[in-house]
Amino acid sequence: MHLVLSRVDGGVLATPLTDAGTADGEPIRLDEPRLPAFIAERDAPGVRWVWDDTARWYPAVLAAGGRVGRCVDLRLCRRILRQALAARGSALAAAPKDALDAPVPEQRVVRPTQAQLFDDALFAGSAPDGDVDPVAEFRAQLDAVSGSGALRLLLTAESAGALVAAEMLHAGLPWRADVHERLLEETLGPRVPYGVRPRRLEEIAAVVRERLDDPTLNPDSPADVLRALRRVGLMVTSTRKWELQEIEHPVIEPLLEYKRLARLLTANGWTWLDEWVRDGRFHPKYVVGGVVTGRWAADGGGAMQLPKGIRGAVIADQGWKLVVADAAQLEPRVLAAMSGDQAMASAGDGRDLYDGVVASGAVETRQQAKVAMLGAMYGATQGEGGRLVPRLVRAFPRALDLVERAARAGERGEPVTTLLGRTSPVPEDSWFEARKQAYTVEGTPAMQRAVESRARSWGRFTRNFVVQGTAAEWALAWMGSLRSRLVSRFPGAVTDGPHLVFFVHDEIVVHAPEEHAEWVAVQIRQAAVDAGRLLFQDFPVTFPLSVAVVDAYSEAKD
DNA sequence: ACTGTGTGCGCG
DNA sequence: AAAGCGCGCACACAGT
Repeated sequence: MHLVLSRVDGGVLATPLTDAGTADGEPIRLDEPRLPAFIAERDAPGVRWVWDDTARWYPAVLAAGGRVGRCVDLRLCRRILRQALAARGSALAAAPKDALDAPVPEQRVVRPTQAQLFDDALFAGSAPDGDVDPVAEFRAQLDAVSGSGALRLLLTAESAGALVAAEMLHAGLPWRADVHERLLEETLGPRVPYGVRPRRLEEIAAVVRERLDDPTLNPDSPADVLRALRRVGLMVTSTRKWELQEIEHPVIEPLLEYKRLARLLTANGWTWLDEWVRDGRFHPKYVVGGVVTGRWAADGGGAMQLPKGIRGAVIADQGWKLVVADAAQLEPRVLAAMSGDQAMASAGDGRDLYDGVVASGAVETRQQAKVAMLGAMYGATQGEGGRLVPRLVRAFPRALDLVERAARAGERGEPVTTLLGRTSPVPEDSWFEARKQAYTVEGTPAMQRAVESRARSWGRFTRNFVVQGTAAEWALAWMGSLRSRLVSRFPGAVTDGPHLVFFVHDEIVVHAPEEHAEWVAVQIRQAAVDAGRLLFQDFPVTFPLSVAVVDAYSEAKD
């Protein structure tokens, strides 16, 4: 059964519906503070909570030590259905825009910064549910997915992801500020106030200035550095790391070192620590489906870009462990499965997929296999990738055909879909107008070249969309299955038992009591098998994981 | 003093 | 336009 929650003048209304969306008893009226208790009473394996927005309803439940088994996040589902080709003819797809189409109302659960304190008024009085009737919306969504089992699966997975994201925000990633601070002091020097260059950075800046014979050089200014490099006769077009690495000159080494340390300071230095780490936890806010392809994004603290170098500060609590799991070569495996390419799937069966590609004879080295595979999925046309892709075409025609078709559809301006039906956006009107314009009498060869270049660029996007998006679906299924397994064995408050604390596309971290860590490792592996079955049924593809039980995140290296 | 854009780099 | 996708963030710099 479903219980649809809505806010009504000062209270909450819970409307019971059957799985078909018809009434299943009288709506129940309760006072908002009673909600966590009500949810605790009513939550059960067959129950799904339907709400407009997980981020608005669930934190209070978590704060009260509760949790739910399953939910429907109407806002996330709406967004998928608005775009989805498989729901194109539905009433929902054609309905006028309303409050559910708007982005999630801003609601900082994490400590607000000084500036945000003044914004309290913005969300304190935010209108409950706007003009959206969640019961009607839920029914419209049921109708929209009635013809597509895949889409139903996607909505389920997305909603499960919303629960995971809320729980991870609630729990936070264990973060030892003292370890982080020690690392900063060792590499940058003693802590300095914001705006002051730390000692080590100042020393390196002096060396750079001396070797470029420019006493006033500001090493933080790319334009300044570029001018100085040119002045000493270095033919560079930018100050990017990859370009500098190619050059022989005494300034390069200290300059690159400066950039490395400056990056650490600005991205994950003391300011970051002050802003994001509270009571031994880093609380990044995950944005489910925040990337066009369906991948998650993170808002604040750059959680998805957590540098390898500071993962040593992620340390399990006393008596607890981190279980770190990473799916190996996820995207090529997903591509093999979704295209039904048996040869590519068997290249990855029980081993490193790139090694398997070498064993197939398509290329000579693992590095070549990797470059070629990435080239195929990203649309490389030049360099080593571009040269090697044709060899993959011969070895794995089905897989390569799938990405090639996706690219050609994109070049024509058509949408493409992931395995479960998440549908890519189409280019803006100006894209089509420019194309039309270029091929009229007014069109010049330069216009045509520009239009074709844009078309190829969009084709690279759609080519990658189908693979990246389907891999994101696998990851959702993986996490969703793992979460179910954790909930059923540890039904209490999230942080009382093993719980997810971190996620990056193909990698998860679970914080678990020591005595349960091995059990968790097994569950993670089984969840990966579940995910493969859910998406690809019996197709013989495997998703090997590297799983490590460690004290510090940095100890887990595949 | 604020806002928008470009640059550069971290992650997958 | 780093060959080749998807992001977020901080800073410099320019425009207002």
